[in-house]
Amino acid sequence: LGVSANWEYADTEGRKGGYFTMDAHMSRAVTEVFVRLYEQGLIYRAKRLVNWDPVLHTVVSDLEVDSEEEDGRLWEIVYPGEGFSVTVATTRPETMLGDVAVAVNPRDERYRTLVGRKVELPLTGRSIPVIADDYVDPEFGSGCVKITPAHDFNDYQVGARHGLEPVNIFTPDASVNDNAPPAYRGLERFAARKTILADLKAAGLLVSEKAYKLRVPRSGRSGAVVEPMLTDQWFVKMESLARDGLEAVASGAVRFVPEHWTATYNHWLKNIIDWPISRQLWWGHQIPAWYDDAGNITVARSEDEASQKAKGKPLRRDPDVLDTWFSSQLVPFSSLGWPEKTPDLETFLPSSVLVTGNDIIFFWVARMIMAARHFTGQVPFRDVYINAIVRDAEGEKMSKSKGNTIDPLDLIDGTTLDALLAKSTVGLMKAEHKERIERYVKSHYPNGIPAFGADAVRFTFASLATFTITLNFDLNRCEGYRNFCNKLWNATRFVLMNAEGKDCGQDEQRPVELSVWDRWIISTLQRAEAEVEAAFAEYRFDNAAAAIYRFVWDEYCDWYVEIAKQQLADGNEAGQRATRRTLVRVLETALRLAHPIIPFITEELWQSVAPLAGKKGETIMLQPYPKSQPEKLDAAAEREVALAKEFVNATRNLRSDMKVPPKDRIALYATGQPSAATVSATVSLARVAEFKVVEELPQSDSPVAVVGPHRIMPYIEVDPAKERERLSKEVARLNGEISKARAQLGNTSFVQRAPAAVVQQMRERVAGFEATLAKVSAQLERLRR
RNA sequence: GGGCGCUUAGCUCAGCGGUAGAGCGCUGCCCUUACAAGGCAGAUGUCGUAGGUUCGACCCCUACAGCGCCCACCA
Repeated sequence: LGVSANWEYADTEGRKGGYFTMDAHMSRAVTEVFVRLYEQGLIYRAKRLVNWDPVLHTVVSDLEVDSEEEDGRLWEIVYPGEGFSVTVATTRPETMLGDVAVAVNPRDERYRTLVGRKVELPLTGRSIPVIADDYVDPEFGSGCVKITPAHDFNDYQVGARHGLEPVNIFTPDASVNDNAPPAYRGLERFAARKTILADLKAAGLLVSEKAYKLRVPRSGRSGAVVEPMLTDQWFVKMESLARDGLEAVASGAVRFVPEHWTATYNHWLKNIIDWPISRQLWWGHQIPAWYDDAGNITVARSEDEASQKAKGKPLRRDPDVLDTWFSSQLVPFSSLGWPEKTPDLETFLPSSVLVTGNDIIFFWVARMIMAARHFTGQVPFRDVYINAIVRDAEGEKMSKSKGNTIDPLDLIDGTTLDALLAKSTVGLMKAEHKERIERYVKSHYPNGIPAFGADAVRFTFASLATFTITLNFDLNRCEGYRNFCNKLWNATRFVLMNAEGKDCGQDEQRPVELSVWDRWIISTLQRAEAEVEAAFAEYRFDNAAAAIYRFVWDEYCDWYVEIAKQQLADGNEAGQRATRRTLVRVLETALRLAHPIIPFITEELWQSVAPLAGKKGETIMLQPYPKSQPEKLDAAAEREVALAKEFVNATRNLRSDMKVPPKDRIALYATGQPSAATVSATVSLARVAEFKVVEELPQSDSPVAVVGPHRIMPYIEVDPAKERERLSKEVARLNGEISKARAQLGNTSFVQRAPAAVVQQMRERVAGFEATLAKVSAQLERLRR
């Protein structure tokens, strides 16, 4: 796609800012950060309830857990007491083995007398108390909740409030452990569930079972259902860091683009909890903490340092590694040499912009901001540009299992249906998806994908880069922008054909006579440059692309090149020189203007065009970016050309309406004093053989159109009836516009309250329509006679 | 339950208080030596629904409907 990286920095040895996560210099920064945070009291080790992945045998953070709604069941179980019993509801009956209480709401009259009494925990022989806690919603179910502090986050809180010791009933595999009755030990949790339900049923304690939708937390890595478990882990205390992170954005030091992502960022940081950073994996940065036999903790930068601190006591290093995001959050400065004060750090921190997706605002963006502020006192970057998520043509999220992903390389190089089918169904986790995927691919890419080229793909995504959250990918737009790239290519071919080996006006000594059209395209170029600059400044790549597209195609190709053909054919020497100079200079500038979005083609073309425009340089990449020069704006030329274009359009319009074959040249009468630019443009672009300026249009049935102060009449034989019909339609249209505008002006509140300029504009509008109507009506009258 | 966003031409998307736009698709005429992946001309929209504010609303406000995403502890 033409990503322009500084490849010198690809050196992963770390001297130049490139990095691989496990490089020595990166590891050193990670250790340094860990030690400092520990010394500052911002890293601590504690036994807490965490999200446990029983497949990978590691803790994962909240962000690594995905909760999806799934079909589950809700069971009601009776816990008998003496002279009473309570019914609790649960989606996870196996956890009852770890229950330590039954909770009711303190204001719930039904159970007030039971609080403090005991119930028997079925199947275990244990008895547990009935407690009162506000957490319980008396409206839900029976209003009684079983409390399992070791395997439920809410219950953990409740248990803590009531001084109840959690009972952990699972091994790291999530099989039942020895804290449970022998009958269940060693059973995997879902097997245990089955057995327990059967036993409860046998004991008559199972009241009901019904289908129930619930959100199941799954580990993002393994897909395993996460088990809340009490384990010893390392945590980062987030409160102060988060406060600082909020401040960085609130103060404007870091800016989200589009701005609405700020709300997402703020919401997370305001509700942040401490971050468990240790992972029970064997690949990653090892935690720089050591334990002596008594379990005392020593945190140090190295084994030697630890040994010194521990005064030679035998030490064992913590086998855990750090969450991958722990090192990633340091990248903005660790990759630049931190903790040393390097020139790179000085130069590139903060960087100007981070371009990323909204899915890692929490994982990465927020943490980079907090870490950079904490350790360098700086923000890591000033702007965070969040791009849209690209979805498939049906608006579905792209995913391998759906087979609706698009490989950018297939758009660039093209591919066949067979290749696409093979690619999207290879290595499928679920074979049954194959048929569906094949159907999808066949319906959307019956002929595979044509090759669009890297530039067209890049231009397409720029054009689609609006401030929306998602965008549906459409192959057709790719096609349109590929056509634009071709247009640019072909226009350049034309210019080269006419300019190479010829005098392109680079010698300032020789006379150059700029026509109105030359001055107009130069002026229009200034406007395009300003538009593009403004668009880039606000990250509106779609607007930048559109401005370039319109200038190149709609103005330069459609009008200027066409006019230039005539100027080259008919002009005097100074005029031809001016035309070539303008053709070449404007094109050269347009190529530079388009280069960031169309890198390859513009480079290729620029190599040939630049010398003709007197530009020297090895590559377009190192040329200055075009900047609008207001002194080259030419309002007079713009006005004149605007009228000339209208003239041409009106003439073409009449030709088309009258079904004049394109190759027929016609005679055209015009009133008023059309400018030379108008006459020449009309002659060449509307294929007029004879352009006659007259006081009054000839008495004829030929069609008439009104262009500003002019009336024009191509000399065409027409069927008067058809022409009457055409003119009547025009009269009706004008009358409609006039009555709409008059109604506005007849409204006294409008005239009194609307800005004077708007009212004035409306008056001119009416006057314009009326003048046109008068002329058109006159012709219609004539035809009726 | 909270938050964010979206709803404009057949499709993908701009626009935004003062005459509805682009690309693709569609219709007609053209192989006019830069380009048929092109040229010229053209058709197509009660701008999600209902209220409100305003001289004026696609645009601002409110409610509703539909769609999407994020966050959240309801057993």
